[in-house]
Amino acid sequence: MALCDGLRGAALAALHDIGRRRRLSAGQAFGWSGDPASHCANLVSGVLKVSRVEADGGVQIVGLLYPGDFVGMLFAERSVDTIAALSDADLCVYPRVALEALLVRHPAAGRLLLRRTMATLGEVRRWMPMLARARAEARIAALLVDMARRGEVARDEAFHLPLSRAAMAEALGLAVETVSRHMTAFQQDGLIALSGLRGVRLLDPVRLAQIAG
Amino acid sequence: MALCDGLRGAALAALHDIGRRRRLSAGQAFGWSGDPASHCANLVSGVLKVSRVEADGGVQIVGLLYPGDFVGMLFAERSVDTIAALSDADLCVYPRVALEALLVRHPAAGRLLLRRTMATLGEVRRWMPMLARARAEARIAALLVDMARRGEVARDEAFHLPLSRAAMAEALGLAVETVSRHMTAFQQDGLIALSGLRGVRLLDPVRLAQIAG
DNA sequence: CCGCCGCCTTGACCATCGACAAAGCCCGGT
DNA sequence: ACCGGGCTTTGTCGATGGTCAAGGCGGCGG
Repeated sequence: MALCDGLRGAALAALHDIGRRRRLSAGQAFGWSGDPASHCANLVSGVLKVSRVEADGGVQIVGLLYPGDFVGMLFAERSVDTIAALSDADLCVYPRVALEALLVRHPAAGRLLLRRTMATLGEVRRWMPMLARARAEARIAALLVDMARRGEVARDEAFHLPLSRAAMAEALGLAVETVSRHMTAFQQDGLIALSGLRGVRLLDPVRLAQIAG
Repeated sequence: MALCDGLRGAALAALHDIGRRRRLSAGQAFGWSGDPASHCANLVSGVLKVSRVEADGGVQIVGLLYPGDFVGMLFAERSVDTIAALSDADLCVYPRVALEALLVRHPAAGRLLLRRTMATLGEVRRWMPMLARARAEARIAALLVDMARRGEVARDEAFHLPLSRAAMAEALGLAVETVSRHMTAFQQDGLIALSGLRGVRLLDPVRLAQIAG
């Protein structure tokens, strides 16, 4: 989508030439930290997580990818990130070197990718104040609002959380227990309704957004 | 440097055509959050900070720019970040629209910028685990090591901190007092030597890197 | 339908860090 | 050399969130 949508004619055809469809099932990895970064991809459906493992063994999720997002890093010989599917997912996979070569022949593809990468950089920076300064309550509220937005959930509609409590904790830099406690508190305060382990509905998105800051 | 170094011939000439030299003195802003994002630049000398102001009034530094770094965001009508000089700085300033147009005529410039933006994204993500999970001690050690590295400081050489204690706190998501306390502790433990308010020397960079994790 | 495993919740305790307050020091201007 | 303002340091206290520990529950497979 990201690449495909914005391109026409020869560039699009060339992209299809080097691309290959791949389906990931929930939990399956697309690439591991330290592997040669041989492939990039375009996420067609599903949700992926991009995470880094620290020296102390802790895991930090540094990005969540939704349909249309670009997967992987260009111009890097080795991958620093581990990428895995949070739900079943469909990808268009491209050999990294072939994609880099394509950018030379089809500059429009390069500009599109530059535009998206700039946007991604802005998104990541949007999370930095959250992770660095915000209280647990605000981080969790922000994540809920963000997941609803990026999952294109209609207002007041229940949706399926792509992240387990443990994954939410990894994304927000919190302990699992802290996430659980605040989720329970949100429910008791009538801000959200939980159904089963993964189902959630934002009862008061406005107030949640306020709490998120 | 970033752009200039990697380009040749016509592209380089075109870049010089639309560029203009500008000098910022320490503390001076290059652009404010909310302003129309009319200009980008290439940092020639000095250090800049990229920061965001939160709803609660708190400030988070989301990036530090060193010579050679690209300044600003392409494809955004309005700037979300406030950019200011931490030291006297020299820039090559380009009108944003003209630079975007140049990328169409000179694809090599676009690829170079894409490569650097990808690298920047990786750098920013490298800080996320730090900000989200690491203790104050580790964050400060990491910042010291990083400043020495990016400032191209020779091993065991004293250097001038580009950041005040307050700016360090803003970059790390800590209170000024916490930064001060740990800096003092590092000094007492023989890890660093402080001279004046801004002078510092890393006496045990290896151990500092270990503390950083 | 039942049982089990893994995820989630809840509780108690404690370390770390932020807030507030006050004192000290560096540095530039006079 | 003196002085003043701002930055920095130091102290105290309380709250937030991590850790450890135990218990509950949902969902899947048999």
